[in-house]
Amino acid sequence: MKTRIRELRAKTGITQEELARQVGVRRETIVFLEKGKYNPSLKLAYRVARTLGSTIEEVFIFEEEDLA
Amino acid sequence: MKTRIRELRAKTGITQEELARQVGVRRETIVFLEKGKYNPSLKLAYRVARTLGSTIEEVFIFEEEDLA
DNA sequence: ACACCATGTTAGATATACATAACAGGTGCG
DNA sequence: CGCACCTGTTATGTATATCTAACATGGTGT
Repeated sequence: MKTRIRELRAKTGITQEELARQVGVRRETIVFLEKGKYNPSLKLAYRVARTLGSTIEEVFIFEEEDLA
Repeated sequence: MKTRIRELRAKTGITQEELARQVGVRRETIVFLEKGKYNPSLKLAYRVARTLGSTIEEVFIFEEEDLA
C-alpha cells in the first residue's frame, strides 16, 4: 500500500510531528504509514486524509494485491 | 461508525456469507462490520467497498467523533 | 565544531481486529 | 412438522496496529 502522505505533507508545509499531533497519534505511526508498513484502521486513514485536506482514496493508493 | 453494507448487499442480492467469501473474511466479521462494532483495516474496507461496487467513503459513514 | 530540527529505526507493551468454532432464532418451503 | 438458509451472538485464540521510550542520522544555521 502506497500513500501520498509525504507529498501532501510537503504541499502544506507540515511536519510529521505536527501531522501526528493533529491526527492524534504518535509520530512513529506517521513514519510507518508514509513507508507503507502499516495497514491503518479506517478511522485513522480518514483522519489523516481530512487533516491533509483530501480524501481516503486520494491519499492511500491501493494495488491489485490489496483486492486478493 | 455506520455503514451501508446491508443496504448495498440487499441491492445486489448477496448474502453475508457470500460477501465474506468474496472479500476473504469470516461471516462473523461481516456481521460486526454491518453493526458498526469494528473499525476495520483500510484494506478490508477497500475490499468490501469494491465487492459491493462502491467506494470506501460511500460505504462507510463517518461522524464528527471520528475526527477527534 | 556545536546545537537544533526533522526524520528514521528498534524493542517491548497494550489494545483490538479478525479467525475459529459452536450454538440459537427466524423465515420459507416441502 | 421438519429442513435448509440466513442471520445474530458468544467465547477463546492469534495477529497486528498503535503506544511508549530511546537512540541514530543528515541537514541547516551560527
